[in-house]
Amino acid sequence: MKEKTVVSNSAAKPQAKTSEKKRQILLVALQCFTEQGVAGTTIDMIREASGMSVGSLYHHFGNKDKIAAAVFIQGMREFGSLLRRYLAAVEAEAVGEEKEEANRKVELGVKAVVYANVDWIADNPVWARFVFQHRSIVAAAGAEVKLSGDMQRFYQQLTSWFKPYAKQNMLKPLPVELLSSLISGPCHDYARHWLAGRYETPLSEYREQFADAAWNAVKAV
Amino acid sequence: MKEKTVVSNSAAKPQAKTSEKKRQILLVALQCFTEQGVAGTTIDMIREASGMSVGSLYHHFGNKDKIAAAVFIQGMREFGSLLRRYLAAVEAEAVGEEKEEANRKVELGVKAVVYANVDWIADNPVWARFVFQHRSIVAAAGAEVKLSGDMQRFYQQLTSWFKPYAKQNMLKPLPVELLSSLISGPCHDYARHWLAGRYETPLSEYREQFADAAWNAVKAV
DNA sequence: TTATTTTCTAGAATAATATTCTAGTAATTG
DNA sequence: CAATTACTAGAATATTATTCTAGAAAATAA
Repeated sequence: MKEKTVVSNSAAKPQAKTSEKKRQILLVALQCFTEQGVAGTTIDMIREASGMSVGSLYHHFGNKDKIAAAVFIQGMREFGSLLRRYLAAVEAEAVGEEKEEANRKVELGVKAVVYANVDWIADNPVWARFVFQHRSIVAAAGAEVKLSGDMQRFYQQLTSWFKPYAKQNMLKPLPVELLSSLISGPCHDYARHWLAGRYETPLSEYREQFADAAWNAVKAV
Repeated sequence: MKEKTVVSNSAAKPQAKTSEKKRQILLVALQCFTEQGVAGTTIDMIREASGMSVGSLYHHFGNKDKIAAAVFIQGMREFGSLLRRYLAAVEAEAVGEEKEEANRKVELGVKAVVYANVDWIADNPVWARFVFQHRSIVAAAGAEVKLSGDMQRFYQQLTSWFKPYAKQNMLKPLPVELLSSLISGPCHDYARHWLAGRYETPLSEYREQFADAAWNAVKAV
């Protein structure tokens, strides 16, 4: 049902059509993976659901595991962008330089991390479920390099946000990895169970509890 | 290299030989899955490594996913048995009935859960890695019924241990699922990263920190 | 513009793997 | 001891992933 002649879109971004198509394929694949599991979905299902050909799929992604890895990476990117927005909002809000102000700011930062997690998971349960369950597929697909670039930047942003506060002893004197697990661990643990249908009460219901617990766990005594 | 004639073992448990053989297969499968990933290991690899025939594998397990599910279940069983031992030890140790004594006991109980996790993961990293990464395969294999029996008993034991203390307001007035995530979440989060090689410092190094954090997160104020 | 190169699409052909099936052997039970 | 049930084996089959060849579309150079 397309027009016979398509107006030139040379003014638009080059490859925009292709990249949009790839994004579409990833969404379709996510759907299949969610419904049938990664092992249970065949290339043919993705081909049919996406309206592509086998050749195109392999041209764009390489193999099935790499499709799954691409889905994972896409999901993490989307979460990362939300997290950055939440942290930037904290940054923008508080402007003072006094000790009290700074203290309030770390707390907001820690809680922003929790809120970003809770909100993204609650709003994107399908992505979240996939991301939680399939991190290991990235390594299996050999897509680590591509991921680690994103991830390293991601973690670096996070840690660099908190480092100054840690230095001023506004956080417990613990390694950043440990702080990170204390902040996100409980929320992630609950999210896994909830997304798998093992817990009834929605994650978002405990938004404040997770934020408070996180701050309580890492604030300096 | 087996003896030509095997002495009768009719006095031993029936099917003991079979069940031991199945356990062996699961160990071999775990090894393969760890080295190649579940998707990357073929039935033939398991057949070869275990010295069985394809027919036997299918006879015992049904299909590949069910082998993986059985590995998962076996891992959880072994962890569960350790956790029970740790909780029983707390139970045995403190005998008094006074308020102080009881208070101390909850704390030991909460910490015992963390210790059981840290110790089992540290001592069984291969099992632990598999268990963390492949819970979802159980559902995919349709082995949920078998698992949920074990798991339900498992969670019930846990919650029934804590319920009396929660009633006496010695724990924060939160749902048990939430308490559970607050206790185990940070430790599990760190363990995932460590087992995947993303963190250097061994989980066990932070044993006390995780235990303290857990108690701090759930003790009544 | 037209020529040339690159990227993408298609689907048939092939290869790898999972699963089933048939037949036979050991173990258990009545 | 006979009958039944549990197990083993590996060839035959079915499913599915992946490769390959050829052509269409898009981008780029002339």
